[in-house]
Amino acid sequence: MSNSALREISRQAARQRICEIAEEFFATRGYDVTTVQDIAHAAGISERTFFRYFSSKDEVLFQRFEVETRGLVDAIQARPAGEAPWPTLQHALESALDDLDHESATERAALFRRITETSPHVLALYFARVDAFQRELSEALWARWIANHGPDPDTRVILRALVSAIFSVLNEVELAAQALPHAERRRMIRTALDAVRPARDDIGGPDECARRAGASSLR
Amino acid sequence: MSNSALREISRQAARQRICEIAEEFFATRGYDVTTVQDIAHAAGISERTFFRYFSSKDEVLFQRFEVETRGLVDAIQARPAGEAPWPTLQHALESALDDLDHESATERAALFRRITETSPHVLALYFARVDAFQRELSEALWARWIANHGPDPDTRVILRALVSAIFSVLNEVELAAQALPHAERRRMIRTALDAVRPARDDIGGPDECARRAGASSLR
DNA sequence: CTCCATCTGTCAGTCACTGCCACTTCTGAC
DNA sequence: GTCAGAAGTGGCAGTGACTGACAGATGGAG
Repeated sequence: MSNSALREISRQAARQRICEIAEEFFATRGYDVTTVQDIAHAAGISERTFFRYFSSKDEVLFQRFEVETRGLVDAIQARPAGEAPWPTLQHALESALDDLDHESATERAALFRRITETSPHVLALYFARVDAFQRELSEALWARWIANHGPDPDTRVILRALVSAIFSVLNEVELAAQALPHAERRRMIRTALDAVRPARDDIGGPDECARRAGASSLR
Repeated sequence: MSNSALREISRQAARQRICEIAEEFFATRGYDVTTVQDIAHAAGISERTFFRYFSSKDEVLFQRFEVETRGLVDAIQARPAGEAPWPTLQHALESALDDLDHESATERAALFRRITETSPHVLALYFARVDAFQRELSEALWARWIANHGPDPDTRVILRALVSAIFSVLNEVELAAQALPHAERRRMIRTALDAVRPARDDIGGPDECARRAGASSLR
């Protein structure tokens, strides 16, 4: 075990501890009124040292609310090679959606929403992260497309738009239907995704006109 | 002429002047290194007074790069009542797209892009504005939908996703095809929009399966 | 002229964040 | 064990965005 690896572990542990302390402050007092000094003092470190672990106060916040990019990208790459982009995304999303519902993620999401409502710049940073996340996904989809059809810039744009549409659906349902039961939210998501699905077979999946009579394959 | 109206005019003139001075600084020296003090001093006012005209340095920047919400919303409302959301958006976009190409907006967009590349928080704020803008558009579309079909929450989500997809296309083409001629960019936009168009007749417009053989109606 | 509202500058202060320096600690080489 | 060097930490001063409080200027209404 190299000692640089050991250092890295203890560094991560320290970050984790600082995060937990910070989240406690954010939840009880609010994000804006919590100063870096508060967090540092509670963690028993100096303000200067805090900034050696996190480049900004925002980073502490987003550390706890990071979107799990890796998992979804892996799920996309694990799909069969010939599959069209839309069903690929749809299947890759299934497990992610389950996690989103069941975990204690709901409570944490509520805190995050409260914060974004009172401090717009946090919301703005969130949008930036979502964009980067979506870009990564669409690049993964495009890589698959290239393997099958060659590098077609037009399709790249189309894929980016699809990813954008899908996450717009998820986000909108999340916002508009907070109070509704999970089953109803799932139904809304299913309905909306089905309506947004592109007509072209090579992107939206096979059997386009026949599909309109049947049900979605999501869940 | 009431004197409060007069005051408002002179206030707007002052804002305008400050903006121009600020943009000059941003263009020549850069956004981050330009301090509020620089701008205020060049404008012949105190730093404190600057903050009475603009709530932040960011606001000065965005004053000059504001997305023109009103025009597009009006264009949407001007479309015939029975029209499906997709063609409505498509037609409303046409004039806006022309403005985007022809005007000296290109040069200003380049400056803005330069700024967003070096200061990520400006990019983040931009995303937040784009989201608000898209939300406004989709609300306008939904209002039209309600008038024809009644308030259907599912469709609201779908419309939000459509708007998101369309602007994703515009943005992606803008970014990926900066060097390409306008005609080519238009072609990419047309192709991508056509591929993203939803299959359902009541949203995507009439004659879905037949349309796939013909050309798009955009331009 | 005077009263009033509004506009403005000054000043002090908060907070996020950075650079610099000194001190400790921990590690590896000998 | 010792010593040189690397890495972690705190203190401190400083910058820049932004705010609140106060006081003087301005400019029309009575």
